[in-house]
Amino acid sequence: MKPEVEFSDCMCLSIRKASRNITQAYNEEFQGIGINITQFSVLAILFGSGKQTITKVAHHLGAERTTVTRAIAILEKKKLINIVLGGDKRERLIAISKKGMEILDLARPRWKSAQLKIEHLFANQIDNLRSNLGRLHHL
Amino acid sequence: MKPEVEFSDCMCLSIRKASRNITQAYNEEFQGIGINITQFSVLAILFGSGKQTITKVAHHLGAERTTVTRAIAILEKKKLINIVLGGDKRERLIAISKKGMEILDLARPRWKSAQLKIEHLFANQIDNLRSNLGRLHHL
DNA sequence: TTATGATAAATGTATATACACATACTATTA
DNA sequence: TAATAGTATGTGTATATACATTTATCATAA
Repeated sequence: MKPEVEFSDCMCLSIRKASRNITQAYNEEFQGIGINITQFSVLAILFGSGKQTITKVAHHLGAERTTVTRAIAILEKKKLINIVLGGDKRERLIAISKKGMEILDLARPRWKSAQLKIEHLFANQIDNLRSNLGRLHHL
Repeated sequence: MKPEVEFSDCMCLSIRKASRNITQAYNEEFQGIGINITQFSVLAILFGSGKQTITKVAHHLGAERTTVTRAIAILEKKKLINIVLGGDKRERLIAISKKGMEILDLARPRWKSAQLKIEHLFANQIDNLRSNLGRLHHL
């Protein structure tokens, strides 16, 4: 007899698989640009919300602060951001660099293309998907 | 003027954030058990589908083969699986061990608890969520 | 002003993920 | 049978993620 509990449709597995797939789909669009979707998202936030601390970037992304620290290090190595010290010497203020702006401009239509593919795939269900995901953002 | 493209509701970011949140929710349920949701999923597949190659486990999970290779190494270190060579000497056949079965039994109700929390959160929308995620499994 | 608590960030460690490449073995074909 | 193509796996490298711990700085209270 099968065990009482049915593992075959684990929501966690399902979402993680979806996350991997969609991440790869976006990253394929970024081929040859020199950044990936993670880096794009940080640059987009810096562009949209201006110079800010790592902690604030993390809040914008809804991601762990130390995860963002590592992402910032990569962007710094690629010279896509500038880092300056603020009046509060604990803080490091992150700003998108000139080169970062150029790459962001290159990447924007790629992002839009990937985004549209998903939106077209879901057609009139896209708001429903957004709603479902939104509910998972506050676990 | 704002750029033409609106980044604020990137589907990729949204799904990845959901994935992180739900993964943490499941892992919290597994506190003190000695495995996480990733390891649980591999053990559950080995239990459900029996001894098999790493490649087949990867197919079952819908995950990258080399990712599963690293997961298997962790399970081996924890002695939750047994690895034997098959007739085809390229293959390594992975089976859940006695200790693995014991941990799996301990973990099952924890998984079920996490799963139910998600299902209750979505109530009658859960099939809708499954449907949405299913569509993302074939990108 | 000094002791204490709060905050910003980095680092160590473990794991997850992807991709390129290498290796060993099997199957097929010339 | 020997050459070649295909398959199963491992490894190197880079990045993503989480959590614990540490360090530096700031704010506040004694």
